Amino acid sequence: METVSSSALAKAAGVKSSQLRKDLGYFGQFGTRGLGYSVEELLTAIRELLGRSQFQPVVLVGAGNLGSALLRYSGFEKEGFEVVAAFDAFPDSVVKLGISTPVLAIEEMLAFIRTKEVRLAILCVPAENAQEVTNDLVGAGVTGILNFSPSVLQVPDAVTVNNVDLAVELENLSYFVREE
Amino acid sequence: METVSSSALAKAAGVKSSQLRKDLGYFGQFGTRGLGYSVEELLTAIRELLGRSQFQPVVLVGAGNLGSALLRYSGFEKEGFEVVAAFDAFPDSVVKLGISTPVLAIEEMLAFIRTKEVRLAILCVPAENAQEVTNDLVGAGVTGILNFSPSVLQVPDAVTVNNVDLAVELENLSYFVREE
DNA sequence: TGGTGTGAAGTGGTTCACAGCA
DNA sequence: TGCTGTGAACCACTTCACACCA
Repeated sequence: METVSSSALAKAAGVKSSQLRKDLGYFGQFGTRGLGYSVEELLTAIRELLGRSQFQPVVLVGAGNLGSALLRYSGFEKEGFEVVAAFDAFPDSVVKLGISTPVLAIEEMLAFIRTKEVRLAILCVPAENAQEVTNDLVGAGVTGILNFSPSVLQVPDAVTVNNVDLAVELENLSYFVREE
Repeated sequence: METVSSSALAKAAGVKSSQLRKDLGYFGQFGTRGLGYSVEELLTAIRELLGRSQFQPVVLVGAGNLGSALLRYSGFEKEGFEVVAAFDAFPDSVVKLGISTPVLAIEEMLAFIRTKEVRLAILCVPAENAQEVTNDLVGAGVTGILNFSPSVLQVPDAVTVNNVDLAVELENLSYFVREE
């Protein structure tokens, strides 16, 4: 299988083929008319686009319930990300079973991030500490935050925040489920 | 604090006040001109709207890496959801440490969901089994699925799927981080 | 002929701006 | 006077439709 059509890709992704072609169009011309997209070329182009040519180190902050749960989840690795360290206010009380990532004291965070030049952070601290920790992360040089805490973070324009609120996701579903 | 203005709420939620007013407007008139919204009334109205007047039972399917991680996370409970059971193809090999939810064999799922009239499911099975399990869930009466598996699920119109793909979230960030 | 690339049309959601009411 | 409720204007994204090329 050398090439793939926009409609095949679109079907797999759950979108319309025109959508897919237009989206790719914003970044360049990757396909051949009448043929489709070269799987190989498209793959490297997208990898390049996403800045995923090489591994991205990630830190996780807040190894409480959700945080340590995510540390046990190895799904990030296979997508090219590596959680290089976790930080917690009370690293000694974190249950390390099944966790291979080092869990360090929050005081070591700034130096670690600066030294390793980490740009991505996964934030799992309680809402009341979220902004404070965010400020520290940004100060250390983090420019992308995956925020699992239920709070609206204030960050400079140069920093991107993606929010994942599991309770909100369930509430959302709950709305559609409520009517018989 | 009896009342709250749309702009205060909007600030807290990270949206514009006009947005918030319009959104509420789709469901009715909850505020008083010149005063704002009664905190008490708005709260009950929203609870009603979300179908959260009473507890919602939820099942979790696939207690592998991510699934068992979520079982240890107790964040759902406090938002009015209760994970009443988890199902896995190999329930005996699931590490139960820190998990109070019963982990049952997948064969028991259909009967359980029908008996308990569960409407919401959290799906954490591998992508290759996702569609098959989804069919079973829908057949059993589930109408809302929180899908953590990286796959596009085919479901009837009456069923709502919310997708949460942690790798995609990180990739998304990765794009914005890549440029200095 | 088949499938991309892309202007143009369509659609839905956001923001404005202000009338109207406590 | 202050703040909601809401039509109208605006904007961004989606879909269509077809020219163009391997």
